[in-house]
Amino acid sequence: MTTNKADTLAIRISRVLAERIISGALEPGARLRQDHVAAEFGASHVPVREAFQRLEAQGLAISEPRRGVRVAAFDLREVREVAEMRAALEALALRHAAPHLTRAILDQAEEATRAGEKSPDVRAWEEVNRRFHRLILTPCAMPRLLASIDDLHAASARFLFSAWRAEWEAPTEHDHHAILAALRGGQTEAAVTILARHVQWIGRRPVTTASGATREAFAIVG
Amino acid sequence: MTTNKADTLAIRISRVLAERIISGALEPGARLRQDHVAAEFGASHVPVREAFQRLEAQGLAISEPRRGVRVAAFDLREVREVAEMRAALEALALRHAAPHLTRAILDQAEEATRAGEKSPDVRAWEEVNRRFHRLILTPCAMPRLLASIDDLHAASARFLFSAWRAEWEAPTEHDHHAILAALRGGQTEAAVTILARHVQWIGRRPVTTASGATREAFAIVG
DNA sequence: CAGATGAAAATTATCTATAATTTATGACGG
DNA sequence: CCGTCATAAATTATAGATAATTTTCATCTG
Repeated sequence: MTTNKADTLAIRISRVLAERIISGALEPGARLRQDHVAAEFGASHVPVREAFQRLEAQGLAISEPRRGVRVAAFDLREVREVAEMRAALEALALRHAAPHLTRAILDQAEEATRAGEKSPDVRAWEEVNRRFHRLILTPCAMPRLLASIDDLHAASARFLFSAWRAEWEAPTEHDHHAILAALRGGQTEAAVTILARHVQWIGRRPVTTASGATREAFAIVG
Repeated sequence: MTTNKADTLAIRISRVLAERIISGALEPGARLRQDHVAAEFGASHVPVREAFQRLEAQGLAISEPRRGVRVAAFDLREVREVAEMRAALEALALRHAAPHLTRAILDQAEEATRAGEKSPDVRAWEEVNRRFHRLILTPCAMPRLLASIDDLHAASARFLFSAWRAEWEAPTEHDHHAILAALRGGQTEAAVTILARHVQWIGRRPVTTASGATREAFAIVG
């Protein structure tokens, strides 16, 4: 998420806004007003509009023509939808990536998994978790597929952060280890099956909200 | 594809350009120059830029920052990628749609299939084919999934039109009939299996190119 | 003389500033 | 209390200015 000088202003703005939406700093349904954002970044509103469009393409915002753009709401249904799409697409990607996975890649993935088990907060965990998935999927060499998966990951992360706002304990990555073991043993379909189930896994977990009340929350753990 | 007056100018421009890219009027790799397009539409270049961004989100164009935007190239690899993504996502959609399919919907789908078998050209066929798929998938009520599938259909259509530029004979829709029969019989998984195979089916077919030479072409028939 | 190098010109994308529509808001009159 | 009109705010579009890139062409080197 480094601000590359080569990137266009619109891209940089969209990255910052995406960051805020995913982290929850911008709440679902919040209006995104181009003039305000433009003023904040010391820019004009044209690049801001373009940034908004990018967010919309990622599914992080929705725009109603002539009525402005708002941070996309996400209910449980949306979360499940994203999880199922991820399961379907990541399974496909893994099938194609498997033949090209080297020992070195699997070792890196193993390392990422261990890092995940030691993550101090959700934020850090999400990062290494994404790295794990990217490592084992990228060799499929299907750019469009990988881009779609990335967008879905962002949507997942958004939910993840909203669920574990305060308390956090690093999980033990049973599934990640099992996936890597299967891949090492050349059992691609077994790995695919675990991955699909893993991504779709929606665990119930009691979580304390910002207001202090305890409620039931759902979370993707993958 | 009616030009809705309520839509923003950028949206209307993007629709026209998408049409041209899909139909092949704009060839892969062709540069899209904002000033030229703006002049053609009698508009300024800002809405044109936004239109370009929409095309990029759909995968119909690619933009390199400060270097302009080009019509996305598509080779056989890309076609296969799109086909496999469609297979994975349409299978998912059908699984969720199946419980909500009514007899009325299936009858409409049957009608679309028959219309497909009588289509005079690729263009007409593509339209009813899309209608068939939309009819049986929409009841899944997963907006994000359906939007992704729509984009993939556009990419498929693009290839379809490039393959059958001249000659065309309406195919007999074995698969469509089989899918509907399975759905009528409540055999959802059977329908899903056929659909996934159907979408991925890539048939070889000799096709005469614009230059007159005969070459081998591949086509998605679904 | 062929090819490479580098600077100037033209082209193109990007951004800012300003104007024109459209939508939302609140007051007034029926 | 409801509908209409005026005002305010925000989005959408235009035109002009800036910055980057590509092209051209002349010059230098081998």
